Amino acid sequence: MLKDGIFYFEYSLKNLDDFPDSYYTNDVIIVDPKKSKKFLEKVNNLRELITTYCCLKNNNINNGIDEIISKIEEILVSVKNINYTEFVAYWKSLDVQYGTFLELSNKNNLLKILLDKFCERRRSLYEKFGYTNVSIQALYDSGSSRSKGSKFKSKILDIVRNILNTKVIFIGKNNWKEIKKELNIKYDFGRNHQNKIPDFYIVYNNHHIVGEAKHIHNKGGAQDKQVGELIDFIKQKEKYKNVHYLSFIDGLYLHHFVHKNLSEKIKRQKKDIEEVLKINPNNFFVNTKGFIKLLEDLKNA
DNA sequence: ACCTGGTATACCGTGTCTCG
DNA sequence: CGAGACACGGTATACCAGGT
Repeated sequence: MLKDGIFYFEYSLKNLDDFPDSYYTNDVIIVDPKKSKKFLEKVNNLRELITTYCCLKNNNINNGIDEIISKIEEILVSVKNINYTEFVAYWKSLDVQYGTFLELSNKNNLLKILLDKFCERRRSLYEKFGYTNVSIQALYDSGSSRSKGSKFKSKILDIVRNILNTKVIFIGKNNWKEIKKELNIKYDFGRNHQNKIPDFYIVYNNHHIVGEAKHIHNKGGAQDKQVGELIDFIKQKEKYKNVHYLSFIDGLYLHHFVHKNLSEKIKRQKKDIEEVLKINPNNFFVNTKGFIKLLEDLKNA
């Protein structure tokens, strides 16, 4: 028997998700001595070229320096993952981003500045410690969260297949128009959020679930804004009671809701969710376990 | 004078989707 | 099929209020 939204929210708070979640692991090695041979050759090549540049510069030799710069530029623009080398990492200290560099039509002048700075401030220090490809892997690992954006799909696919034995439709610009038309819904959320479309759509026994999912662990401005979006999403109400808006919050964020001393922000968010679910009992705000419970009830309805 | 916790803003690089 | 747009989670940091 399918219950009201507030039930599944409270169920989620009582049954917090486990951590860490294997669906979101992204363990990729980019400095494998065998598989990454070409990449590592390019990295060594870059380091040699930079050393050469610094030596020529130190001795005021201009002969051949332009050729060295263009070879360095060639490596920087064409080799994937080259942004994880210590040279490119240093740019951030100088207010220069790799992406910005790639967009420049004339990279030469900036590259000279960056090389001169690196020679002056980093090269001898790094040579004292010795260059290592550990730093490249470490920089990549440090940024691995950025590749988790789409990991959610396989997770929800598995959950829905296991319980309902039905497919999840992932929404894109192409199929959204049709779904919206078919359901004959207003979808106010889009009007207030730059036409942002939902993430997924599930149909089962004449129940239509339109879902928005986010994977959030920590608190912070950007994260709060994301939670605010999830709350806005379930504020929507349609004429048809079998259309459900569902906000799926994955990750550790919900753990903040059950601390002894709730911060003011979290208190407000919790209250908002509860009030919205009272007004719209057909909508849902759940974590993984709350979502599973919901699907099980839907199946046994 | 300095610390602490909370909020808000801007930004990063990645992966996927869209559209010509 | 390739370029561009977009959404993603996380980070850095400015600012503020309140406490010590």
